[in-house]
Amino acid sequence: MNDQNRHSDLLSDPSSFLPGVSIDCVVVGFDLKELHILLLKWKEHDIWMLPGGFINLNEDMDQAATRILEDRTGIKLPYLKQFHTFGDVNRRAKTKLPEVSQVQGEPFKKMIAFIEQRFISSGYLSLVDMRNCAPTPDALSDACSWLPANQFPELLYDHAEIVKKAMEQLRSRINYMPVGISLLPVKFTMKEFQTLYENILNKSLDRGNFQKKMLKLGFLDRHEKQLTGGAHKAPYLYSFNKKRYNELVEKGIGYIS
Amino acid sequence: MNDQNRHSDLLSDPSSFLPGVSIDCVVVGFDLKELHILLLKWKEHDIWMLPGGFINLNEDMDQAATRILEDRTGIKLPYLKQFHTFGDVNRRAKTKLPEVSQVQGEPFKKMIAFIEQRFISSGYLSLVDMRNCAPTPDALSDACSWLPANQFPELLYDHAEIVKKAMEQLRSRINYMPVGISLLPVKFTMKEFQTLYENILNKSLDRGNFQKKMLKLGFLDRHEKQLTGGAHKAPYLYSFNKKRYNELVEKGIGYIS
DNA sequence: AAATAATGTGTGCAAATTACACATTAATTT
DNA sequence: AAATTAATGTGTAATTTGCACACATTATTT
Repeated sequence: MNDQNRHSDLLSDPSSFLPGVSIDCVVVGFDLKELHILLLKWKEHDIWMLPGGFINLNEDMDQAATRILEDRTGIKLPYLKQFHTFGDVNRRAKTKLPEVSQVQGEPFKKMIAFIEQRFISSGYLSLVDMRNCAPTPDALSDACSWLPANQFPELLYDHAEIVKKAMEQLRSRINYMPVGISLLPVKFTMKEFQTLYENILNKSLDRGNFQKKMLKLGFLDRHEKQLTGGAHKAPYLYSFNKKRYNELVEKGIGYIS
Repeated sequence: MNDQNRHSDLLSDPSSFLPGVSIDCVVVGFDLKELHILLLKWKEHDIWMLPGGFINLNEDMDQAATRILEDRTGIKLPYLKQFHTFGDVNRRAKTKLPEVSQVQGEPFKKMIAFIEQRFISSGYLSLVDMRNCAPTPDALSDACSWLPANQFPELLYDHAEIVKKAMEQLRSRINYMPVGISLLPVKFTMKEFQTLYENILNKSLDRGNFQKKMLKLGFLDRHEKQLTGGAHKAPYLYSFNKKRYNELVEKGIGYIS
């Protein structure tokens, strides 16, 4: 899908959507230093939110999540997994609502009536290499930006809670998710790999033990050293043996530290 | 709530429900021998299904799950936890549909129109001591019965898939769920406790190691021996120190075998 | 050429896992 | 009533894993 074909659900006829259900995507990225979350800024409002949308009547929920993410951010085909469905009556009252009721135009009115119903929302967790994708805002948004995962502005509705649950999921299921292959560039140093784990688990790990453990698991290929001008000894570069890595992730990679 | 106040969603006005969303409960029980699933049999049809229902507009999803389970089976206050939301377009086409369209009466017609829409369904996993609860069918069902978890009849829609996912969840999260206190009677033998774990994990465990591990964790109180007429040496009876057990389940009980 | 600061690897101890063997007990058998 | 038997309760030793730290290596800096 090219950029011209992207369109937000919010400009569609609401009668084509499954009522009562939305999808919100928590897209986690890594810049080799810290974790980030991909957020949209509501056009002409100072309101940040997760990229979300609705499910077409002829569309599987998992398909919808993939499409919504692309429609709203331009990001395609990352790792994407449902992690929880949020269904409290007052989940949309937990932070301020945007004042959309002033919007003009008949199609908009219809859509707003649809939106103002009660919704439950399924959260999808997505992992992508930040430096290898270019998020772009959709027609409804001013900005589509990576913000640090442990320091972001107040979010719409219960989106902060959704992010929190996603990060807990990531931490507790780290051994069953392809975190390395999804969040790192093709070639990376062992230190970068370790920093990723430290950010997800939110604790520091022993360098030597981490290295030995990962090498012993046998899913890393070592390349020639990087020559670029860092001070002192240059580290090896590694990449994933995708087949072996995915096999291990299926069964669960052993505990780290 | 007494039995008189129980009523099925299917006899209610559908306009009071969140459209497009249902809840299905996978209730797991244990009879000290093997795991069972609680199933309802559609009145006058040979169709078995999970106890399910709809969410009232003024009701949290978790509340709805608790209410639905009681309405449809009479079972109250078990451990209940959302584990996945099923959203494929064709999820209801995966097995035969009941022929409900012949039903007479105006309120029923309205309800049937509501039901025949597309639905997504949130699965809730519930654990209860089979011998300490008496499931009773609701007005729409002939039977509310415990059937063996690894050998049950063809189920409505995608309910077999929902059960499968629930059992996987139970297996992979066994250390984070109160399986013992939920599925065993107040007093039980170590062999019964071990049999429960073996059924959930679907593998045999070393008897000696299981016993030592569980005793070392310090959440079991030992009582006088049972005197009832089993052959040979009678085992000790144990019960849970609920406070200590729940603390450990929060953090995750260590791996078994 | 020496110092430095990073990466790469090895060692030793403690704890957990695992596979057994042995001890104890009470109903059954002779 | 003593021996047998079949169940539960407990101990031990070998192995693996987790963990903390020390040492080795290498390329840049001084």
